[in-house]
Amino acid sequence: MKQYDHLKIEKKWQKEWEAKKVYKTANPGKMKKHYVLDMFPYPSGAGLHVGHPRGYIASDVYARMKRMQGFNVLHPMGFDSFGLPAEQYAIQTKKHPGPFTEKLVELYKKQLEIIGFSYDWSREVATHRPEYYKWTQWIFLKLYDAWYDQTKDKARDISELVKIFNKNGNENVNAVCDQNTPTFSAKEWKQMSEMEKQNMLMKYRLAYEGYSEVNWCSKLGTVLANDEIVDGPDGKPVSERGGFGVEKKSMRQWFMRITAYADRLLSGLEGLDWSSHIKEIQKNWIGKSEGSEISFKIVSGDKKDLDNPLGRRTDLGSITVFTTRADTLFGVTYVVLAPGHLFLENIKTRISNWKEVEKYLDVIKNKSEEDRIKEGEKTGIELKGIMAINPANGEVVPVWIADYVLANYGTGAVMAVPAHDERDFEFAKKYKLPIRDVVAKMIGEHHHENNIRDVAEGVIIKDDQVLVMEYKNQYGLPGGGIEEGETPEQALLREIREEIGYTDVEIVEYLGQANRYYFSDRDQKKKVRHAYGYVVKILSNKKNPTAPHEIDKPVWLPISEAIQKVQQSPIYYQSNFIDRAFSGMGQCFVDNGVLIQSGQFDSLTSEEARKKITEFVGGKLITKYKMRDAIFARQRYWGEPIPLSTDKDGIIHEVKKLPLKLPNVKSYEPAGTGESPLAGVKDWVKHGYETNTMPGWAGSSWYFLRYMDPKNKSAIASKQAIKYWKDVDMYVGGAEHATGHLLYSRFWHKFLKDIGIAQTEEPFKALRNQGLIGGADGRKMSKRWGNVINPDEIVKTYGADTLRVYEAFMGPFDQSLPWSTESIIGSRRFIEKVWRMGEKTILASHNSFQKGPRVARAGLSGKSGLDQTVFEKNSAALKKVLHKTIKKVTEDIANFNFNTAVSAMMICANEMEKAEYVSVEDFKKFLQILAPFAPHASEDLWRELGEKKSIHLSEWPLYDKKKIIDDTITIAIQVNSKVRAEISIPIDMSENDLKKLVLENPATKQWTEGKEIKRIIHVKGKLVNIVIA
RNA sequence: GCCGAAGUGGCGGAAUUGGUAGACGCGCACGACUCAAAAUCGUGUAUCGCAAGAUGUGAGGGUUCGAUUCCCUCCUUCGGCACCA
Repeated sequence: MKQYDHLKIEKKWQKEWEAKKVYKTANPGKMKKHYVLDMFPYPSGAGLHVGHPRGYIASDVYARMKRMQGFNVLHPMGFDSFGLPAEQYAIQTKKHPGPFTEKLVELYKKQLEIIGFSYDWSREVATHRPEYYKWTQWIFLKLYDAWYDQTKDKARDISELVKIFNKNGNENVNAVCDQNTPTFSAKEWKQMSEMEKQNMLMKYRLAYEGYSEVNWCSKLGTVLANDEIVDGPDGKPVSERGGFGVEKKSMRQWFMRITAYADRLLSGLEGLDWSSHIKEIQKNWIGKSEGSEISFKIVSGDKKDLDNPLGRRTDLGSITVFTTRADTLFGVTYVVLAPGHLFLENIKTRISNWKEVEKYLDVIKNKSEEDRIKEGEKTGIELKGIMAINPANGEVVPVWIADYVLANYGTGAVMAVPAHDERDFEFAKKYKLPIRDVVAKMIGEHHHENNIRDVAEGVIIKDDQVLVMEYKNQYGLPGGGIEEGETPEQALLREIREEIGYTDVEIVEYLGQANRYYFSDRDQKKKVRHAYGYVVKILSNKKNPTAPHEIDKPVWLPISEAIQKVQQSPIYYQSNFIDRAFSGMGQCFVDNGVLIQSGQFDSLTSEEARKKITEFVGGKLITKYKMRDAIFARQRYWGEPIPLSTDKDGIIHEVKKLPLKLPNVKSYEPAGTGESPLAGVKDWVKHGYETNTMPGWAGSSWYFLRYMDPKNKSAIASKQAIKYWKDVDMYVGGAEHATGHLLYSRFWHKFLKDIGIAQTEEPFKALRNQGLIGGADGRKMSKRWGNVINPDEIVKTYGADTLRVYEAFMGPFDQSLPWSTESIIGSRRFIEKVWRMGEKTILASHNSFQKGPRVARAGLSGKSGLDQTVFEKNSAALKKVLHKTIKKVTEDIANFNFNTAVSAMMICANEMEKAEYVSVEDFKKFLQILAPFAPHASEDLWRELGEKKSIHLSEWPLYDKKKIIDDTITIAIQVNSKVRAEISIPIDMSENDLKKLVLENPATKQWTEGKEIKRIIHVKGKLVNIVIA
């Protein structure tokens, strides 16, 4: 018998597959296409660890099955080879990162090749190669030459925009552009200088130049990424390298107007077969919110002349706020501007406390945003001398500046409604600003007219204990309805006297008013119930002799327990009162509800009111996104040059001849001015070339298109190739790219579709994310912890097949798992088991020629002389297992449930081993479903069994529906839901027969003897449950 | 703080339109083969209990004849977001 020598076998077949071009993909093919893609790796010096191939193994198994199922499978691999580590290497060694990167690519390829992936290596791409980045640059220029037409909802060429400007100016242009784009006429446009025109167009281009804040470290002379910054000893940010101070600095950058695609990026998610988790992350990242823009008039004046007639105030213009809760407009008690709001400049002189305001703004400036958030405390200052007018009710409210309002979201100003917004609420509490309820919680129940009364509730305190009323396991505050002619205080005291008996009590604090909505049965109208809360102290134990309340039981509880119980009560205002009594905070009601104290809008729901109130005050409904335009520039050497040059007049020109290659430089160090090393290259600067390079995500945002036709010299890929391959059917990679690569790729793909290159709206139809593999110690696999396992070693010791089977078997694909050096042996044993069976089958198949080829058999137990009937029987039972396994494996691979697929094959192998005979035909089918997982061993056995063509080009076995039907099944007998016995019955037994059989069963009788049978529950094919008294 | 996912033997995990919890694998124990070892094969392996049986899927409660699965509260871990009005 041939030994299972994995080293020899794997090498042999890898060579053969390469020589016979088994995995070469036809372009285009006649068969249906299927595109299976891995996220291509960044080739780092550290090489691969066993975590990396997990996704590649999964996609390879999947691709192999699809190929055997008759699809023309595109399964390529390449390298995302621009990046920081190679640049660092260059700085250290003063050598060009190019050859170094190529060496790493070779190393990676070798590491991947020994695992036996079915990549078509003839399609390899690497983003750092000029023949590749030529097209990255080409796409950049297309983006530079494009603007977004919102009416047509697509990108258009900038020349068309220029035509429109020449004809009509920009008044009727519905484009995504800079917020501060002025309106101009055709005449004005024509009068602009070339420079002015350029600046104006820059406000429209999808790739545009602008400024942004960066983390600048003057000691290092570089810009730092957020993750290169750590907290210094005094809490201030310092560089991770060297611990030098870091400051914010405004720097010239290139941007991508990804916000133009916000809506399409959001709506496109719907049809994608991605995990809901990733979709959710992208959704949050895009952050769509629909709201209103509402203007508040600003006038001179102060709190003290609130009662003065409006006519005596000076009109100072207006500020616009953005809100998603226009329904709460009547609850506005102040207006807040972000520090640095442009309006401030205009009204400086009107602000009577300007000195203090300036001081405050100074303090804010010196604090980083992260610090402020960390401190958690909101700060602000009132602008004295000016007031805002609420457009809904003409009320005059103060204007504040506060750091909790962001300058770069919405309009940089908000209307504050402390009763219905957490942040405003917190701020109002701190600065003692008024809080006004304008939305009441709606409850579903109908109530009788006489029940809709205002109520008074008391938080009654005695010696650190609180009195609550218990009723049917629910707890609430003591109190009750206010009778006619009573004040809330009187009502509360009366209720306490009547319900609990205390007479010597004192109201010590008013907790405010809360409101709730009810439906009246009688007139079908919504009505508000007002609730008034108080803190009540018990002065002595003096009691009214009247008996306590009959249903509700008064209970004294420690404060924390009382709070907890009351918070769980369904009555919102009670929990609010108890919160207010003890934390001073209370809750604010942020949900939608029904309007109160809102004039003619009372009784409308929040949803209805938003639109109506916005219209009433002349505001406009508007959609906003959290997502910002993406920075598209790095001040580094090792990236794609941006193919633009600026002449001495400051006019930007496109570089016509692509690729614009990276120049050779003497030093790879940053220039020290914050510019890239390219700024130090005389020849480069002489041409006026852009010194920024593209960010890491440029090359990876379209590589999946290049694989379709990787050698094409005249286009990204030929039209024909893109028409055939269209999009990626199955994309496999890490979830960490959710808001980076996966979003940017979708953006570029949509743009490429707009300009007629890509054929589909979305690039990746299905996406599967692999979990990480950690070290055996539970930590992240890294050199630092010394827990790195290298796949080369595993392949050497156990074989690639074992590695593949093990990584598939470890656990659910999307789950993170620790590597186990012990468990892998199980996968090796499984392959060895199959190998031994294979060797026996081969032997038997040779021997069987005397008996005729159709009944080729394998006597695995070594026994012989069994007659034909036994053979048939064993074969049928085994066939059932085999066909069930084929079904399961086929489905599991399609669903990426590789662990259970391997498990099913193990079960099948165990059964085959136990069986007296396995037909060669059946064993071959087993080999075929194993082939995606263990491509080498299965190929070897397949050929030994006489096949001439590779197993990987064979036809995927289909399961026979008839063969997997069981004729008898096992039914559990339960008595009171406890399993007491099992019986085997024919599958087609009637329910009545089964019930009869069950009741006659001795085990059943033992448990039901003398008991009344209440019910018999029959779950078809599963169990019979007898319910007894 | 908010949003999302998860929590099952000594370990990785299986089972969810609510229906026999622990498949498969690792580890461990015993046995067969062997002079012996390795390999292989067989048997056993949630907990308590001699057994009958009882208990058991992070904790507590609920719905149900029946809950790992559905609902509520809480705890822990991981991921995302970071005052987005």
